[in-house]
Amino acid sequence: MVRTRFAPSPTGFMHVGNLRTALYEYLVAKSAGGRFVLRIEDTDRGRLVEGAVDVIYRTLSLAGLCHDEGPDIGGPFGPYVQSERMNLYLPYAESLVRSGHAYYCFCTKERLDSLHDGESTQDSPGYDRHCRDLPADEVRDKLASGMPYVIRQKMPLTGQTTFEDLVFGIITVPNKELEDQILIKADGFPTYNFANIIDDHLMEITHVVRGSEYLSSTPKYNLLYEAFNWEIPRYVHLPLIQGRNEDGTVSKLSKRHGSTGFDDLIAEGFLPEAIINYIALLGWCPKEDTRELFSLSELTGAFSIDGISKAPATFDYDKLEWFNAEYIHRMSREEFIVQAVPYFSGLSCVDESTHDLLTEILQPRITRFCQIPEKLSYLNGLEDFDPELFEHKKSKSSVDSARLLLGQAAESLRSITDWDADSVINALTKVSERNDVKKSAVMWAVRIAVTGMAVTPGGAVEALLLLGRDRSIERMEHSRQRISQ
RNA sequence: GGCCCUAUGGUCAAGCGGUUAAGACACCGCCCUCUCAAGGCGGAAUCAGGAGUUCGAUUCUCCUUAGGGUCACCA
Repeated sequence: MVRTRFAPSPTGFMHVGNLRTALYEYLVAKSAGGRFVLRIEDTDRGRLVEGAVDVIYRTLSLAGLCHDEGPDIGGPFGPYVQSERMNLYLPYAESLVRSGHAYYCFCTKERLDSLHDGESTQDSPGYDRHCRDLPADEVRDKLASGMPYVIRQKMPLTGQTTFEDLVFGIITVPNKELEDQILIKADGFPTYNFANIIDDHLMEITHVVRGSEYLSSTPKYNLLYEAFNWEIPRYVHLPLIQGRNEDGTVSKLSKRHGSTGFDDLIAEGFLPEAIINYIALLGWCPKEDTRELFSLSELTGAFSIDGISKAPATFDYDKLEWFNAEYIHRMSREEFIVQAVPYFSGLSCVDESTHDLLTEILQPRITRFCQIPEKLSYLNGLEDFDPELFEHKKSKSSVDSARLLLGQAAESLRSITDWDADSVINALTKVSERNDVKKSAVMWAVRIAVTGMAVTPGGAVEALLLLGRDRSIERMEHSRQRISQ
């Protein structure tokens, strides 16, 4: 049974990188009929954020990544919140001390800080292993006197550690590069590095899926598994998601690259399905064909670990936008209206009777729902526009022709009894025939006159239908007068 | 800087010794057309460089270069 876990720390913010990790964890498990568990890693009490866990629940649920075990729904391996497992870690660390794989360290914060200043980190990285070989009785005394301490992992000084990653292959690191990392902090909490492997083992996680930034610390974890004589899980490291910097370079995706939080993207009008679909394809590609549109369950069916690429991928908002548009275009009329209605509220001339027409003109034209108000802003009032808008070569329209045609068009429209597409087209076509001009010249003049916008969703006819007869004619007269001096 | 990883068009990428080097986004052009979209058709654009292995390298090996990651009492 494949078991994966998503182990976010509750920061109150769900980064798309985290979300993609969750997605792949879900897919690795579900594509193999396994279980996907949620574990909250809140061992950093300094970074606790109110309500942050709810953000995680909400995001997973919106994204459709339903977990099989977790703090909210329980499961056979609980509790699923690390702070509630507090008393469980220290004994493991102490057993490591006894077996010679870890040691107490009494170094002060100040001493550690001064270490970082002395740039010459010749052989060993980070910590200088100052307390590694303290005499046993000295350790006993310090402990007895209540001196604050941390527990550090005792890394081998020679040799090398090798592990296999399912996407990156075999990786070997010299042991002397490994820092004697802290396992238990002075506040008694375990570090992520320690809690992580204890919990993964206890929760019987079979596949550890995470970003490739953890690649270089994986040997340290393996040394821990070995010290405990525990089975080492399979590793699936994911290529990083990068963002494009202003100067054209790329780096690990972060806030300065724009909206990188799931909530931000939602607020900007991206659909959860589109976001999931896009990030699934950032670093993964289906084997069978060139399809790109996948629902979550289709992804589950198509997913395989060997489709994951090693090279980092750059987040591309254009492509996300395209996915979003695809999802919008494929909606049923009913779905579209449900999503669009909230954006109709600030618009005049819109009621249920216009929903079908609005869907028709909007659905192929928006890539995000929040674009609706600006696209239809003319409904709320005719702005003073540049008369030059009447000039349009391709439509054979000009200020002069508009001046001539608008009066007649208004006149013709005024006599319509049933204000519908057919009669409007009919009336305007007659105007063009009577004056022996292209239909587009009339249409252009009318559309500009009633909307004041160079570009509108739908054409003159749709604008007229939305505005209604009275308002349309009123606007046409108004616009005609503006160009009649 | 040490260590680790990566390298096919601007971006996501297929390819896993022999291909006219797929496809998608973006871009450009044409068609359709009452504007703009949508849709259809077409175009430009990629194997970082150098050695080797091989009958033959985008594909395997090494070096160089470039980029990224990591070096916390954060996760």
